[in-house]
Amino acid sequence: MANGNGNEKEITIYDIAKRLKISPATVSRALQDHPRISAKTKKKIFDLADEVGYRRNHFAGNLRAQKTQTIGVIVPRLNSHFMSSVIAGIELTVNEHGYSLLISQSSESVLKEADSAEAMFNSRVDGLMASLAYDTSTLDHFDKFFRKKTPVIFFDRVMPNKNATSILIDNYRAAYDATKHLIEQGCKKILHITAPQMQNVYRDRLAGYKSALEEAKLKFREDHVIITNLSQEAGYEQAARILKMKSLPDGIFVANDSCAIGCMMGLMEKGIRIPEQVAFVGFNNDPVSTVIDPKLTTIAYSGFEMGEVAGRLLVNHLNGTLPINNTTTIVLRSDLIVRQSSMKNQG
Amino acid sequence: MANGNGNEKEITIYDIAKRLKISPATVSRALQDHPRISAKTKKKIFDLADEVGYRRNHFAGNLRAQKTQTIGVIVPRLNSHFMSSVIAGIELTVNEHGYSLLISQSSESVLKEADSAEAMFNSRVDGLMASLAYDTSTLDHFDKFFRKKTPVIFFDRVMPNKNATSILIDNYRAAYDATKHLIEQGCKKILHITAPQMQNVYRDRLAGYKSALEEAKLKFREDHVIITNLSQEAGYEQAARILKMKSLPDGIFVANDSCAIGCMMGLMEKGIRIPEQVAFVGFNNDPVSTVIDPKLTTIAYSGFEMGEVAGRLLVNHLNGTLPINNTTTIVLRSDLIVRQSSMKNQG
DNA sequence: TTGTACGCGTTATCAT
DNA sequence: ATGATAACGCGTACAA
Repeated sequence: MANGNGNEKEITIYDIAKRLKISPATVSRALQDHPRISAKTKKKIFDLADEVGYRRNHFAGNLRAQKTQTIGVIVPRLNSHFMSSVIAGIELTVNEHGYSLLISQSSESVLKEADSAEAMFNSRVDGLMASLAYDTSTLDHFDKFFRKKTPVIFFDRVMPNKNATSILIDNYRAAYDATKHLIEQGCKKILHITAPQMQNVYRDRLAGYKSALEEAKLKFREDHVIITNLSQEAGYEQAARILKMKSLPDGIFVANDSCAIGCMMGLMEKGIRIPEQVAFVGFNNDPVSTVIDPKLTTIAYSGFEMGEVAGRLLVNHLNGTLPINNTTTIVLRSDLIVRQSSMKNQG
Repeated sequence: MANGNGNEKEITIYDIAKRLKISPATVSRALQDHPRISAKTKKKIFDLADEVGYRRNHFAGNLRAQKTQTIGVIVPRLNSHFMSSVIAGIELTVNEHGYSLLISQSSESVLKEADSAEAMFNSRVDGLMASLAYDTSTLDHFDKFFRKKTPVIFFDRVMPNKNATSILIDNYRAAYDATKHLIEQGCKKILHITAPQMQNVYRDRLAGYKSALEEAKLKFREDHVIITNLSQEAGYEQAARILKMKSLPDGIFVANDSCAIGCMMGLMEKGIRIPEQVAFVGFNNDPVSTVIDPKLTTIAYSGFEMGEVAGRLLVNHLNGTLPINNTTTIVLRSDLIVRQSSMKNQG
C-alpha cells in the first residue's frame, strides 16, 4: 500500500489549460515568460499555477530539450578542506545558472575514476569537471566526452591535452619558493616528501624543488625524495624512516599539509625540535596547519576561487559564450605563508 | 557553431529495432532482461546495443515511471569531517541501489534550508535526508514532502515528529559521560560551550552535562554555559572571555572539537596549561583532535555508519520494503575517547 | 496573440 | 515470444 509514491496528483500544464479553457501551448509559453503572450493571460496563468501548486517537470523538459542541466564533478576525495572548498565554489557558481551537481570520488584510483566518468556519461551530464587520481596516466576514459563535444574542465590535477581547459596553479614556482625559503633559513639537507610522479602537480613541485636546490648549489639527491600517498599516517610512518638516516635532514618540503603534520608529529614524539633541528614547509594551507604547534609554513591557494573559475568557464561553454574547442590553461595565484615551523632564526 | 551540444546522434531503442527489424517493445524488454524474450533475440539485441554504443535515456524512463532515482541531501555544512563521512556513507549505500545524490548545504540557516527543500521538491527527488540548521525550529518547510508521502529521514540534528524516521546518537548519555569524566579528573568548575538550544543535539548535551553535575552535587550555573556558533574562531574568542573570569574554570566540555581546539589554542597562547589548569573534552572525534597538543578527549561516533544506516533505510522505504508511515527513531552508539587534554592525573 | 499537433525515448497494456 | 500503441509532460514549428 504505502510505498514511496505520492498520493496527490501532479498538476501539469494540461490541467491549467483545461481549467482556463486555453491551450497547453499558451500555458507553456506564459510560464516561460514568452513575449508574445498578453499580460493578462500570463497573470491568469501564473495565478492559477501558484494556486494549484504547479511545478515544472524537469524530466519532460530535459527529454524535450536533450539537456540535463546537470554537471558532473569527479574528485580524488571529498573529505579534504581544499576539495570541499572547490566544490563549494563550483556549486555556488553553477547553481546561479540553473545547473545541479552530480558529485563522485575516485578515491585516488584511475579505475574508479573511469567508472565514475562512465556513469556520468550515461547520466548525460551537460558538462564535466575532474581532478585526476594519483595513478591516472591517460585521459582515454574521457574520450567519450571529447568525441561528443561535451565540455570538460580539469582542475588542479590536470594533464596536457587539446580537448579540455585546465585550471591550476604554478606548482613549479610554488615549490621553488617553498624550497628557497628553507634554504634561506639555512637548511642544507632538504628532503622532499611527495606523491607518485604521475600527476603534474607532483612533478612540477619536484622540479621546483630541484631548481631551488641547484640555484643554491645544493646537490640534488634521489634518495632525498620520498614517495608516499601523502596521508597523515604516511607522514607519521616516514618520520620513523627519517630518524633512521645516518644524518638527519634540517629541512623538509612536503607536498601537502596533512602529510607534513603527520611527519612533524612523528618527529616531535621522538624529541626532535621543530624548526630548530628540522624545518618544515607544507602545501595547501589546510586549517590544521594552524592547529599544529609549531604552526606550519605552507603554500596557500584558494580552492573556492578555483571552483568559481571552473564553474564560470563551464557555464560559458554551455551557454555557447565560449566555443567548446577554445581550450586553454588558466593559472591561478598561490602564496607562501610563513609560520613558525620553518623559522630557524627566531624559533 | 560549436556549442555544448554533441554531434554524434544518440542511439535509441528505435534505431536498434529498425536495424534488427523487430519492434522497439522487444528491444526494451530485452534490455531489461525480461523473461519472455528468447535468448537469441536478447543476444542479438545486446550485441548491437554494445556495438552502436546505446545508452538508456534516464529522462525518458523517469518521465514514464514518474520517478527520478534521485535522493536529496541537505546538511548544515559540507566541510566538516563528520558530514563528509556521513555523505560518503550515504553515497555508497544508495549508489548500490541505483540512486544518485543531490546535495546542498543550508549554511546553518533555516531560510536556506527551506530554499533547498523547495528546490529538491521541485526536482522531484524520490526521497530526502536532512540534518537541521542551528535555527530550525519547525519542520513546516518539509510539509510538502510529508503530504506527498515522499519519504524523509532526519539524521544527527533531528526533531521529534510523526512523519519521518530520525537517526541519531544518545547525546544526553554522551554528554553525561564526558562531564562525568571531567569530574572524575577532579574538576569542580566545569563550563559548557555549545550552540543555540534549538537543536536536540545541543539541548540533550546540555541536559547530560547538568545531570552529571547534579549527580556529583556540583551546582549548575547558567553563566557556566556559553552559547556560540561552535566554530574554531568562536572558541578562540571565548578563550579571551574565559580569561577575564574572576576564577578560571578547571574543566570545559565543548559541544564540538573544532571549537574546543580554538578555545584551547586561545588559552595556551596566554600561558594556561592544559590539562593541569583547565581540562578539555570535545565532541565528534574530528581528525584535528589528535593534531592538537595535548590531544583532545572527545566523543566518537561514526558519520559513515550514520550515512549507511540512513541510506539503507531510505532505500527500503523506496523499495516498498519498509512502509512509509512506519517511522521510528534509531539510536547509534557513541564512545568517549580519553586523551591527554583531560587527564589531570598524569598530565 | 493563441491553438494544433508532433516529437523527445521509454515502458506497460493489450493484442497476436 | 513478439508487435502495435498509448502515455508520461513539455516545448515548438506551423497554422490561424
